[in-house]
Amino acid sequence: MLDIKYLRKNVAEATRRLQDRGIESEKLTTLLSLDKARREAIQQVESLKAQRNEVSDKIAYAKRNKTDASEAILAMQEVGSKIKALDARQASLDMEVKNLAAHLPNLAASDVPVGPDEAANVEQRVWEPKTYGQRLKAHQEAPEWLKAHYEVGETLGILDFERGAKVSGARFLYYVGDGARLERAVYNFMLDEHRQEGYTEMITPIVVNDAAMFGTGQYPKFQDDAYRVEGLEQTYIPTAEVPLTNYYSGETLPAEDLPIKFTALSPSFRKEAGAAGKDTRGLIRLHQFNKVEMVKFTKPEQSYEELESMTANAENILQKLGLPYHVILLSTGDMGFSAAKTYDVEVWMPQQQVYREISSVSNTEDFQARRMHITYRNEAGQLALVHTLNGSGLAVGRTVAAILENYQNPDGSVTVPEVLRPYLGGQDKLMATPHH
RNA sequence: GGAGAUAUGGCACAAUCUGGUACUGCAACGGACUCGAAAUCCGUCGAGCCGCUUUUGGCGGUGUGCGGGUUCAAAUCCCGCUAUCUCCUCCA
Repeated sequence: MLDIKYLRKNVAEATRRLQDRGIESEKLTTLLSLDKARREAIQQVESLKAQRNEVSDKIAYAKRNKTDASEAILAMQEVGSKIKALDARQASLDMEVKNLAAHLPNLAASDVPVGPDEAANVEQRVWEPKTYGQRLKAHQEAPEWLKAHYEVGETLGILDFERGAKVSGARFLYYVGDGARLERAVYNFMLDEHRQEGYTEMITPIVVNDAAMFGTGQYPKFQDDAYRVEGLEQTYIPTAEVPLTNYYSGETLPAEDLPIKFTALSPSFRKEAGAAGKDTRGLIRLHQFNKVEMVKFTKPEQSYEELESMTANAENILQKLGLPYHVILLSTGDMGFSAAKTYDVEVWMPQQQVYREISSVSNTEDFQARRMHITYRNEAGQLALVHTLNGSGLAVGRTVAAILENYQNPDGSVTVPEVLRPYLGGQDKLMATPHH
C-alpha cells in the first residue's frame, strides 16, 4: 500500500512514478478526489459527534441530578440519525478509497530502469565456475547427446510426470528414488547455508487467511492465481514469503533486533492461470513446487544494503553448486506488484541455451509493512514502518533441473555436485536404477 | 466435532447483573531529595489509527478481541464471528 499522504502532496511525481509502473493517471486522479470527499465527510460527521458527546454528558449530568432532559434527548435523536447517514456515506467512501489504493502497485526505486517489460531489464553481472572439469561450459553449444532435464529425469526413473498427471493433474509430478533424495539434498543444503548466514529457520503454516494474503500484496489483485481452500477464507500459499512476512503483522519490533532474517522451505502452490503452453515441460512451471525462501525485516536506512546481501545469499547457493548464472535488475514494467526493486537470478540451462529464473529478490520498502502494520521505534522514539525484503534462496525444483542438465554426462548419468554429496551419503553419481 | 468459560492500556485487574466521565496497582516518563543511586514524596500516563491545525505543539473523532444492532448515550443490552482455556470426543 502506498502512503496516501505522499500521494496527496506529490501528485505530479506520483503520477509519473505510477505511469512507470503501467498505471494510467486517471487512477490516481480518481483516488485523490475520493480521498478528498472522504475527508470532507469525516469533518462533517465528526463535528456532529463532538456535539453529541457534549450533549450526552449534559444528559447524564441531568439524569444524575434527577432533572428533566427530554428536550435534549429529543434534539439528539435528530442528530443521531444524521450521524448514522453520514457515517454510512463515509464508510462507503472509505471502502472505495481503500479498494483503489489496494490495487496500486509499489513505486519503483529511483535506480530501477524504466521500461514497459523485460526488454528494459539490465544485466548486472555474469558468474561461472572457474573450472568445469568434464562438464559443459556456459554458452557452449549443446552437443547431440544433451537431453533436457525432464528427459534425463524420466530416463533415470527419478522424475515421474505421467503418474503425477494421472493422480493430480497436469503440472504435478512425483520425484522417485534418487530424484526425491536429490531434491531433499538440495533444500537441506540451502537451509544449512542460510542458517549459517544468520537466517532463523522456520516451518510455517502452508494455508493462510485472507488478511495474510492481503498483507504481502497477493490479494486483492491476484486472487485468480491462488489455490483457495474451498468454502473457507484460506489459501494454500504461493510462496513462504506470505507466512514468513506476516509472522510479525500488527507488531512493533524492538529496533535493536533489526534486521531480522527468516528462512523456510515450503511447498508453493500456483494455478498458473494464463500460462497455458508456456514452459509446459518438466520442473520449470508446476502447480506445486518446493522453494526455500528468505525474508528480512529491516530499518529503512539499511534495506538496500540488505537487498544486496540477500541477493548474494541466493548467488552463493549457485556458486557452491557450480551452476553458471547471471543477475539482472528488473525494469519498472517487469517487477512484481509489491516490489520497489528486484534482482532476478537466472541459471544457465544448457539444453535450451537460455538463462532461466531461479530466484527473485525484492525490497518492498514499507509497502507490505504498511499493509500489515509492522513498525519499530526509530532513534527519535517515533513509530515508523519497517522495510521488508524477500527472495528465493532458491527455487528447489528448478535447481534440480539445472543440476540434471549442467551435470549430465554423455552416458546419461548425472554427476552429483560436490557440496551435495554429504547429503546423499557420499554418492557422486545418479544412474538408472530399478526402484521397485 | 460437542459443552462450558474467558477476551478491558506495556502487565495484573475493577466496573458488566442494574447503560451515563473505564477503578486501582505495577511498570514507564517528568520533577523533588541526593555527590550519585536506591528508597521515599509530588506530578504525568489509552497504545494505535483518522481528521483539522498557526506543527518539538494544540483541538476533535475513534478506540474495552472482531463485525453488526438497539439507544440521546454501550465495556455494560441483543445478534453473528474469531481466538484462548477447561472437560468430552477424535487423532499423528
